[in-house]
Formats: sequence, C-alpha cells, structure tokens
Amino acid sequence: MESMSSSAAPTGRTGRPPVTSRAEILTAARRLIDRDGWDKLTIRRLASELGVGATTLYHHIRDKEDLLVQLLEYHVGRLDRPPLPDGPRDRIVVAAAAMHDALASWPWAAEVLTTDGFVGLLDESALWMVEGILAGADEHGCTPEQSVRLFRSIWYYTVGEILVRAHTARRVEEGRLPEFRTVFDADRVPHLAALGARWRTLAVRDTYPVGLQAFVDGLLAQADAERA
Amino acid sequence: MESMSSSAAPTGRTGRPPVTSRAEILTAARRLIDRDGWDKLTIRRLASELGVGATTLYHHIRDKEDLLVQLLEYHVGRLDRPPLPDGPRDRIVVAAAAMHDALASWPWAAEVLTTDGFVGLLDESALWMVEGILAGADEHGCTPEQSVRLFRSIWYYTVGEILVRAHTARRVEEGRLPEFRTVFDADRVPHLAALGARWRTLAVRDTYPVGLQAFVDGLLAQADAERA
DNA sequence: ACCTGAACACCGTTCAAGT
DNA sequence: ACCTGAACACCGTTCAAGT
Repeated sequence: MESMSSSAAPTGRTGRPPVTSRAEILTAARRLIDRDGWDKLTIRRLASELGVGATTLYHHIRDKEDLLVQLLEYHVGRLDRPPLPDGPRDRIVVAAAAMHDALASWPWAAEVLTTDGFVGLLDESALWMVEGILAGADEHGCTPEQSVRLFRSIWYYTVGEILVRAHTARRVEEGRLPEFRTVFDADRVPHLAALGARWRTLAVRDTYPVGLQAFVDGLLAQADAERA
Repeated sequence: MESMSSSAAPTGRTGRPPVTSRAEILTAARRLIDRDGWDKLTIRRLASELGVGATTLYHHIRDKEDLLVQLLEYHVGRLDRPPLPDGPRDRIVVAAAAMHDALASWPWAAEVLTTDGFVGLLDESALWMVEGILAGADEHGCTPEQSVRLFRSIWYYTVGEILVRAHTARRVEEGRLPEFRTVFDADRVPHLAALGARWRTLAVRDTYPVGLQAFVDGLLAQADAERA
C-alpha cells in the first residue's frame, strides 16, 4: 500500500501534501458567515478565505449542500447540554426550547433544516434534544405514533419560527423591509382593519416560548383524548 | 402632457409600444414553474419564455423578489373562498387549513412566505383567511394581543410544515433524499433507538390537520387561562 | 494523493444606445 | 415609453493536467 519514492513526507503517505483539512474548512466557513453574512458563503469565497483554489474544496466536500450539513453538525455537536426537568411536560418544553435556541443561532441553515428526516443526518451528540422530547412524550403516556407526531409538530413550528424571524431580521439589517400596510378595508377585513398599526408592534414580540407551551399542552391533551 | 409626433399609435400614447405586460409575465412565470420546476424560474429564462430580452422585464418588475410577491398575490387572489363554520374554534381551524392548502400549492414561494409582515403585502382578496382566524379568536374572547399571537403561532407552524414538506418532496422526485439512519445508540438515545425504522414510516404521514387542531385548542385554552 | 487554472453553463442587474 | 445587447460581477461544478 505504501510508496517510498516521495521525499520529506513526515507521515508514511505518498503524494502531494494537503493544504487544508475538513476542520479548517468548517472553521473558515463559520468565520466567513459571522463576518460577512450567510449569503456570502460561497465555494469561491470560502476557498479564497482559506487561500486555496476553489476546486480544491471538492476534495474535502461532496458539494455545497454537504458543506452545509457538515457545518451544522459540527457546531451543534459542540453545544453544551442543559439539565432537563423531571416532569415529562416540562422536559418536552425545555428540550424543544433548547433545540430552537441552538438552531436559531444558525438560521442560515434553512436548506438543511427544511429536509424532512434531517434528524437522521445528525450525530448522537446533537440528538439529546430529540430524545428529550420523545422521552417526555413517552413518559406522559403517548404511543410511539403520538410521540413522533408530537415531535414533528413541534419541529414544524420551530423551523417556521426560525426561518421567518431570521429572514425578517436579515431584511431589517439590510434596511429593505417592505413597508407594512396599516390601513385595511374595514368592510372586507374588519378585525385586521381594527388592529391597524398595532399589528406591527405586536408582531415583533418573541412569542416562541409561550406558543410552544400552548402547543405542547394541546398536543398532550389531544393524545390523552385519543387514547380515552 | 401628450405628444403628437409618433405615427400609427392606436392609443393616445407616445413612444415604442410594449411587447409584454404584467399579466403576461405572471402567466408565463407560472407556466414555467409548472412545467420546469420552481428553481428554473430565472429572469433570463422567463424572458426567453416570453420571447423578449432579459432586461425588458425590469420595466415591469422592480427585481426578482418583486416578481415573486406579485406572483403569489396574483394567484392567491384568484382562489375561491370556502364557507367558514359558525363556531369560533372551528372557524380558526378551517381558515388556517385553507391558508395552508393555498400556500402549499406554491411552496416555491419560500422567499416570500418567510417575510414577517408578509401579510401586509397582500391584497384584501387574499386576506379573508387571516381575517377568519382573527375573527374566530376575537369571538372566542381573545384580546387583540392574544389574537395576533394566535395567528402568528399558527403561521409559523404552517410555514414550517410547508417548507419542510415541499423541500422533502422536491428531493424525493430528484431522487437525492439522503438515506435515513435507522440505527441509533440505545445507551445515549434509547427512545430514538427503539423507534428505529418506524420513524421513517411515521414521518411521511400528513399530520398537519391534526396538529393544527391541537395547537388551536392549546392556544385558546392558554388565552382563557391568562384572562382568568 | 492532492492541488490547480481553465472552462462550462449559468445567474441578477445596470446602463448607454436605439426606436 | 419602451426595448435591447453588451457588460459587470458574480455563481457551482467538471476536467485534464500538474506536482
């Protein structure tokens, strides 16, 4: 397997030595996103950030999507794990909120997040949140079907919130948020018209946690009723 | 204001006659999406679909995003409106489901859907679903704050479901859905491991409507408790 | 074994010139 | 008033050639 023709190779390997590595690429990608923004992460820019040719990256990643998945997994994996409460209902809420907060830090991962079965791509180290939700549902008395449905429902709510708010935040900092209508036809949409400009004030509030609690309670009650 | 130098102009206008129009552009865009897929909608392709120069389109639309907003509004506006039930709770559920179904037909509108305040971009003809939800919440006894929060929560859930499932569906038909893990470490994630291959079977089910009902009930109960 | 530049097949958008 | 081609500043990815 090994060759002995090459000179000055520290390891027992043959051929041209690597100029970069997976870890280096992922760190540079993160640095680039944090500094220049998510939309600036391109293969070409990432390569020049590393000082290598663009095509070199294709020896370390399959394609751009593979880079995204690796990036998310790499960083979710180094998150520290908060203690989960004892009660099953609260365990679900805390685990889901932790999942939300973890992903909300990397809202750029939309392409990855919106893959059904995304969970199957992750390492065990990033799956304790999923496990926490499933364990809580099970302990509450849910069937496996109900537990999976509960998880998926919460997942949709969480992904939706992250994507909408991330997108909005980006537009705000780019200063190109479309001006919001405050006047509506009171004959056709009376409630909307009555709210008027208050909508805007109310819409910027962070209602994820309180909505999550309502959802978990609703889902658990529904599961109970189904089994009764 | 008017000029009289140009010849053979049917209308009283001056200058070169238009080769296309807003309506023609929107119809062509829809045709292109339906035929070739969402990701094939580019300014250049759309122009050649119409048989005009790419730069011509910039006289009818501001930029690509403007095209998307107009496209969504144009098609949501021609949806027919189902009757809403009398009870406030059921009204919310039916209106939200109608909103979901309408948007799920154009899941490509992700860029538009994930703009907070997206509602403010729409015409009254497309807002009866929003109005239906707000009216139901109000009639149930919700405060304006609670009604807006209820709507936003449902909106996040709905958008998340649409985006995840649309993305998954696209990958399936492109035949590049990542293979799903079915084996997990039973010591670290016992519930996930116990589910194993069943997850995949359960995850393809359409659980949007049943999840919606649980969410609405949870949100209304929460609102009641807050006011008690 | 790994790296590279050239090339391919695209994008959205601007702008000066034409009708 | 409206249309146009050329041009600008980019993309992701492939491939043959180099070390």
